[in-house]
Amino acid sequence: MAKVTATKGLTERLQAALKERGQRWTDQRQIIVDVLAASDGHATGAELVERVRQDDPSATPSTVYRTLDLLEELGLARHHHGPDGRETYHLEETTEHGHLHCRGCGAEQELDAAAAAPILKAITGATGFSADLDHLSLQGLCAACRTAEESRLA
Amino acid sequence: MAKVTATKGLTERLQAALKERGQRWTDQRQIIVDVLAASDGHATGAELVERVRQDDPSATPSTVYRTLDLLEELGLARHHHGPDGRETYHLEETTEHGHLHCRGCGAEQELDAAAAAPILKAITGATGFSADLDHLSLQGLCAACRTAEESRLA
DNA sequence: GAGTCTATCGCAACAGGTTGCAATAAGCAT
DNA sequence: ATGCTTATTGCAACCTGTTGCGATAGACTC
Repeated sequence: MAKVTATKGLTERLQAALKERGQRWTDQRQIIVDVLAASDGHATGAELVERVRQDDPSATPSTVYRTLDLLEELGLARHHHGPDGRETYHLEETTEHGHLHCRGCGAEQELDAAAAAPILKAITGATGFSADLDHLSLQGLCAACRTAEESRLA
Repeated sequence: MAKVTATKGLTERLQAALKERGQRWTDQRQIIVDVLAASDGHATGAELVERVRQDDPSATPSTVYRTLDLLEELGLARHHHGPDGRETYHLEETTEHGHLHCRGCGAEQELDAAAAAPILKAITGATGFSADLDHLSLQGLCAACRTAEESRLA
């Protein structure tokens, strides 16, 4: 299975990083990293907890969330909050990106670094603030819904 | 107390809007609107619940949250999610604004419409998306923390 | 004012996350 | 292999919010 190989490099990086910090490598952490790697794209906290429990029914939410926090501290994972405030995680391998959520059709669009560049620049220009693309989560109307709304009002 | 007068106009607007929709005006709703008006600036859901319970100990969280949802539907209140995903509410009277949360010093900065204009324009330009300023909640580094970080790395 | 309709309320249970603490088990030294 | 230290786990309780449901009480009619 290619999945295992894909996870292999990560595992090694993790073990090294943990050892350096006097922290430990455990079965649970392996499972959680595997699950995260297998759910490419995004997954909510609750989804990850459930999937981990399929591999190891004795795992508890606290362990999963604490591990996710740890992975984030090590820069191997990221999370952001969806429009309902729920947490969504993805591996850092996935390229850094923002999220656009359309309140019209509910669609979720990703915003890659190239497209985001002028936006981040505008933010810095207007505020002096340098925003994290990974945490950029916008809500609004996508082009299609905006057009629809305009013609409805006209 | 000026507070009561400030709330008066709102109350009337609300009563009218509710009647039009066949909905009802209740003591609890009055209390919740008063509390929201009194907590100028922002307040989390939990804070509002607690304050409402000081006025009316029999009030329950469900009532408070349902009323807040209603106020939002009527366009009289807004909520956004803080960096920890918790809900924060404010009256619509407050001018529309975004939020900048600094991950360095934890400071929360507001972003008024004028400052946001070029940012929203950049978003539309890059994505066709027209973003809601009220839901714009960015995380990043403020100018001061960014400078500090740069000199630390240098 | 009494009666009717139904929106709203309070309750209780649930869902997603977080936290303190005692028990377990990595990782290292012997 | 055995023992020691202490990071990590699982548990149980808690926090913020949400939802279904029977009971309460607005608002309107007569």
